[in-house]
Amino acid sequence: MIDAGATWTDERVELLKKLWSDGLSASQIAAELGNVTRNAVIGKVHRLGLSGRAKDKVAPATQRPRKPARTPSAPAPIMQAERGNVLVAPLPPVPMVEETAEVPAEQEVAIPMSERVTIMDLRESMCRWPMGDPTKPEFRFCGARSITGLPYCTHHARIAYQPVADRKRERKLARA
DNA sequence: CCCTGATTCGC
DNA sequence: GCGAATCAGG
Repeated sequence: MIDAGATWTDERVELLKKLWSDGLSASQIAAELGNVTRNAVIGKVHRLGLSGRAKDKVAPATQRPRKPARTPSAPAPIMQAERGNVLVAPLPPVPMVEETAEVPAEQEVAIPMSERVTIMDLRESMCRWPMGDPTKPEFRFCGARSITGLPYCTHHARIAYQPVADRKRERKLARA
């Protein structure tokens, strides 16, 4: 196995930059990339020096009293076995075309590595994008973090909702 | 409770 | 350099 994506390769960094400038949240980006947490994404974003893409709010002057950092009271035993696994994304040439008026339709820009959960593990906030044959026991759902109010993660939502690319997160707008 | 980015600091 | 833990805020 070369690398399941646990490191910041050029491709991943570029995708990170793209998604970040696209206005996606850190957790969403993390979900798209796979194998990383939103913290990792945020940390990387800061290190890359591209934080605060446009607007920056949050405590104007709330001084951080510097906490005792972490509390090592707990030996921090296990660090979670593993998530779903390593399934490298095919990653085709993908010239990264600008989407003008025509919708690529079947075009999938980046194949994220999802958690791929069974119906049993599927939670409310998980992407319900079906993967595989529903009649087979191997059937899974994407399982990535879904957009609040929608049944899919950002990646699959783009595919599911082609028209009017007012892609932005409509949280309560999802209700009638 | 859900989420957001920001920061610190052990590794 | 990396990212978990923690924070402050919406």
